[in-house]
Amino acid sequence: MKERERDVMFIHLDFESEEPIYTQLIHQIIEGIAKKELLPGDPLPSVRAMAADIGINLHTVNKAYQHLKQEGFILIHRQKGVVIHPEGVSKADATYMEKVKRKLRPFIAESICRQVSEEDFLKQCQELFSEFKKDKEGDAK
Amino acid sequence: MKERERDVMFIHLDFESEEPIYTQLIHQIIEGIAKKELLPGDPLPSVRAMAADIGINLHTVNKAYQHLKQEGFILIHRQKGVVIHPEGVSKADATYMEKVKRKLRPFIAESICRQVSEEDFLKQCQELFSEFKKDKEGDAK
DNA sequence: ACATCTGTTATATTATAAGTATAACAGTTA
DNA sequence: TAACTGTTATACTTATAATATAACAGATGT
Repeated sequence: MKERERDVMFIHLDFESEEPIYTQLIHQIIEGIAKKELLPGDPLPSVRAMAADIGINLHTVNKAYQHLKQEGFILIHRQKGVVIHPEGVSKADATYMEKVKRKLRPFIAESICRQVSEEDFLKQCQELFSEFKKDKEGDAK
Repeated sequence: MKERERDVMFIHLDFESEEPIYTQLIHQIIEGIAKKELLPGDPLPSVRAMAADIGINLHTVNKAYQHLKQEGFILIHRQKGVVIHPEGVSKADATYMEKVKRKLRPFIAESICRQVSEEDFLKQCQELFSEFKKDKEGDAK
C-alpha cells in the first residue's frame, strides 16, 4: 500500500500526482455519476465531512463543489446539503463538443507522431466507454 | 484581431489562455510534426530567435525545447542548433497507451454524463485525425 | 583575432495558483 | 441551546510560470 494515497467511498486521491487535489475530486465525482454510482438526488458529504474523511482542507473540497455546481453536476441548498443534480446534467451542446475537441487535439497529435493508428486510438476510447458501462448491468432487472 | 495573441510561422499562441505558454509551444510543435509541416531533420529557430519572434522570454522557449528533447521529439546539438528528431519520434508502447487512456478518462466520463453517445465521441476523434492528415496530400507525388 | 551566434547555467524578481489554518456569520435541525 | 449546514474573510506557505540580466564555452564567419 502506497503512502500518499487516500480511498474514501468511491473517492480515490493520489497526493503524489501533479494533478491538483480539487481537480482529482471533481473528476472522481464526475466518474461516479458516469458510472451511475451516484444517481440524481443522491446526497454528497458536507464539505467538512468530506474534508475530514479524505484528510484535506475544507476549502479544497469547497473549491471542487463550486466547480461542480457551476457546471451543473450538483445542487447546493444553502442550509440543507449537497446533492447530485436531480434533473441530470445538461446535455452536450455544440460549445461543449468544441471544448472536447480542443482538449483532445494535443493527445491525438502526439499519438500520430508516435504512429498510433486511428483504429488503435479509437479502440482505447471504446475500452473506456465499456469501462463506464460495466457497472450499469444492474439495469437488467 | 484580438490583442494578446501572436502568430509566427506555424506557431499560434494565446496569452489569454489558462494553458501555460511553454505548454502551448510544445503542443504547437508536436502538431507541426503530426501535420508533416515539420519533417525529421528540419531546423527549429534558436531559443533566442524563437523568443524574439513570438515576443516571450528565451527561458520559456528553452523550457519547451527541453521537454520536447526529453520526450524524443527534437535533438539539440550543443553549439549547432535544434532539429526535429532525424530518426522520427519513438513509437508508442504500452506505457504510452496507458498514459493516453488515463488522460482521456475524465473527458469520456463527462461526455457520458452529458449523454454524448460513443458514436458521437468517436466521430470527434475521427474528425481530428482527418484534420491532421489533410496536409499530407502532397504525398501523392 | 574578432565578433557573433549557439545552448546552457545561475540568480533574482514578480505574479499566480494550490493548499492549509483559523475564525466567524447566518441559517437549519434535533 | 447545541450541532450542523454552506459561505466568507484573512493569512500563510509552497510551487509554478514567466520575465530580466548576466555570464560561460564552444562553433562559425569575416
